[in-house]
Amino acid sequence: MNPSTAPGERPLRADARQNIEQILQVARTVFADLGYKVSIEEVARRSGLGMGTIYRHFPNKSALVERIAIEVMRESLAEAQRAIADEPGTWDAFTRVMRHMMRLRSSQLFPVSRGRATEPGPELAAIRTALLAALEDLVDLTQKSGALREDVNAFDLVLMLNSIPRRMPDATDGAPIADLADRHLGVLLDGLRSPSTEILSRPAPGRREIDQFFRTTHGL
Amino acid sequence: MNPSTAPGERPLRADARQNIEQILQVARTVFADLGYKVSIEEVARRSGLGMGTIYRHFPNKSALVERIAIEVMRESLAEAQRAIADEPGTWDAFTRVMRHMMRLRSSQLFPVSRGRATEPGPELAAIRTALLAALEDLVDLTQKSGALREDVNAFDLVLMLNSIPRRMPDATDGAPIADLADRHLGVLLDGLRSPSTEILSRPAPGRREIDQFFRTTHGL
Amino acid sequence: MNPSTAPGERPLRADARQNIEQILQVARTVFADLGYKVSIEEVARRSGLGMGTIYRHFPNKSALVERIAIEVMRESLAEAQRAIADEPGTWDAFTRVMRHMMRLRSSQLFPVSRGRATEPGPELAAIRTALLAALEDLVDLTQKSGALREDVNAFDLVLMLNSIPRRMPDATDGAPIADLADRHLGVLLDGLRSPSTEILSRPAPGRREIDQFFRTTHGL
Amino acid sequence: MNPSTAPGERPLRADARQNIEQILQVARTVFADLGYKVSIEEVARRSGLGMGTIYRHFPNKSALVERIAIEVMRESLAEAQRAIADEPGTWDAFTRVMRHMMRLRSSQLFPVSRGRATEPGPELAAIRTALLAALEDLVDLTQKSGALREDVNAFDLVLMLNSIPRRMPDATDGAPIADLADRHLGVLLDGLRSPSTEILSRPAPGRREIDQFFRTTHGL
DNA sequence: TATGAATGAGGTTTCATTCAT
DNA sequence: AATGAATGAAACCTCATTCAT
Repeated sequence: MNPSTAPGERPLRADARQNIEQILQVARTVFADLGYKVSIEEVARRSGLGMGTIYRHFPNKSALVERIAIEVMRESLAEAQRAIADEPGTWDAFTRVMRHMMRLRSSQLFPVSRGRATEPGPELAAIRTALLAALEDLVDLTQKSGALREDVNAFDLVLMLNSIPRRMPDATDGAPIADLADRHLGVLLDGLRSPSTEILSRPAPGRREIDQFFRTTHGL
Repeated sequence: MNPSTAPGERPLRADARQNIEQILQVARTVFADLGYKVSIEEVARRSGLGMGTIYRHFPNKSALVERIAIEVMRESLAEAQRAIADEPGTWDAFTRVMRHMMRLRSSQLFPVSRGRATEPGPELAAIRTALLAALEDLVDLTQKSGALREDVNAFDLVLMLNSIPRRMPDATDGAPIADLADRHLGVLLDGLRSPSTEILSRPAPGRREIDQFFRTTHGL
Repeated sequence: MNPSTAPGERPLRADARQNIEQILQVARTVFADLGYKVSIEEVARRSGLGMGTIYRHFPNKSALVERIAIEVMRESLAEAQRAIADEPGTWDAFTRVMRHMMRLRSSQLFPVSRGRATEPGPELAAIRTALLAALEDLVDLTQKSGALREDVNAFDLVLMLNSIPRRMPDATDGAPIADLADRHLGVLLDGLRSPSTEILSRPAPGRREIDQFFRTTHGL
Repeated sequence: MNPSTAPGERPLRADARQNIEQILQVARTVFADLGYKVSIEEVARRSGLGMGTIYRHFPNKSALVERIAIEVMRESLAEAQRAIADEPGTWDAFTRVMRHMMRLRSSQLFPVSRGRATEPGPELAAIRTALLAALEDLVDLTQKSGALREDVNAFDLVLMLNSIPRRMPDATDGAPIADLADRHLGVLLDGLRSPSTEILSRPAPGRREIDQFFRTTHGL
């Protein structure tokens, strides 16, 4: 499942590890650019490898997507913790995390794959929980300092960040339009800053709703 | 292309027109609920019709999606024009249009399908141009009145509205989480309202960029 | 699941029913000749149909194999019941059933497919139970009349019949050797007839063993 | 072809010979337990060796299976010769050989693999001929003594022995049902013993048929 | 020599689209 | 005009075989 860190197994050959890195790198880009529905064969082609190599390292497509999601979430978690440590409660810390997660852009919420694929592992659940907790801290601190509107929570942030299009839809061959995601995030951030005017139509999702959500969806 | 209004063709039989209405109705709902990747067979089943009937009226899946997009854009255009006429320049007019378009929620930007599918027709381009023009009017008026931040344009609005998830991703069978789109829109609206704080990282997309965008993307 | 008898659904089109018959016919032959591992595409080719047609009528390969197994078991059950009615307890009735089942030759024990395939339905379990019960009757009657050795039961018969090679292994292109199954069965029948000499090394399998067996295996 | 005895080649290193023994040992067991469709990787894993090592010693999977078949036939031949020498013509000698071959159970008739695989070598044909000849002797002697029915020949024996299931079909993970092969053989032996009652429907296969058979099939 | 990573043909299954009824 | 059966390209995944380390 975790080809690079599985304990108690002999280390991978150098070229194999490189290939895994290559696969993750390419897949991260290609999933971000074209959506996670691109075929494994396409990922293989862009990696300069055969499909079989990908399947050697990841038991199925879901596992590959999952691994990427875990990586991205790890990086996001680290940045969130750094930001909280560096400048707790400031709006700058908040925007820094948001911009960082936005820039990772290499992951996206993705459906739990039904059917043959193996069930997602505990690693994903663990990092998700940890990331949500760190974001909750960030939200709390920023709200306590009065910079962030009161009626949002960490889950809102995740959903909103995820909703920012990371690419123009399907701009496969035509050169993609210059990236507009930063504009989008700028507006969102202004919307999140205190004081707020709009009354949000319903409360932020609670634990139960979040849990249900993650029964069918994974990722960042 | 437009089976119900093409000039110079004999009028459709009553039941045929009814079938078209039924198909559009069902497809609009089902695409909104499940994404436009649901199979035509599913649309047919929910319509109580045969797949062949759908293909009789729409040459391919893209054409059906396109027709829905056109309908939604028509309705959006009408509402935008009404709002401008009723209460020109007010923030209320602006949010009213935004909420209306958000609520239509039955369409989404969708990629130009490559391969066999027929190219999108001129009707789509026409209504798109008209809608963008009306939204540009709305933006101008609202900006002139000082209610809307200065650094956004109509195209921004379309992208942002489209980015609000219309459903939780692929929560096909599990009961979908209660709808969070209105919260999302609330935050966005606060972000759009004057005065703004965030400096947007780049200017709003111009005519050229917009045109390029619509070379690979359709819809609302 | 059962395309030909599902109640409450509109009857199939004539050509579709014919195709289903054709598929079952061909598949029965081809599975008997080449084993149930032949590809669906091969079955399709020999049926003069596309693969998709097979998948329209049978949700997956297992379902097709299962249906054939059910058909064969139905025919076997009918013959067993006829034989018991016609000449109860006689050796002739016994051999008649054995020869009939042998001649059906179109089915074989096949593993429960793991993975994506749908679980086998209750119809299979039902017919299997019924067939085993009828064979148990046949065995009892024939043993009571003194013609059949005492130390075997219906499950033994099923296993032994199944073990008779229905074809020379993989005689795909080379003309298959003339059929030797009847010789084989003849020897087996002499071995089953009373009086017996060999002491069988263990008792016949009991209900528990049989049940366990059918947790991983299906068919005749 | 025969990596351990090919003349004119330098003798194998001790560890290489050990590896070959290990591979054959494991493969024999694993093919008997799970069928010869288990992957080479599985055989390698259970041998504690790499796949490459297997391929170093056996050019392809067929060659490995073939080697096992040769070994089993050698052992069977030896036992047949011993039995003939020890107690010529007796029913005990006959059953002893049958039980021995049954117990070897580690091989089975297997199809000639088409495609890339190398053609089977002359060694297989040679041992097959020798084994058939020895069994023919055994049959003749036992028939002359009146213990064995007259209408069977050595080839019949091979086919019948091979048809006894060596395992419950594909009971890969579920604990296999207790072994029923001995029961099966007991019944067969009673069927082979004189006097016989059933008239076999056709004569035993002759040289020509046997030869044709072995054009598509190998093994025991 | 031994290893196990890489390859890619082949199998199952889905679904947009065509076409006989 | 309506139906839904048939088609086949394309996706996922397995595993025999090759080959770099």
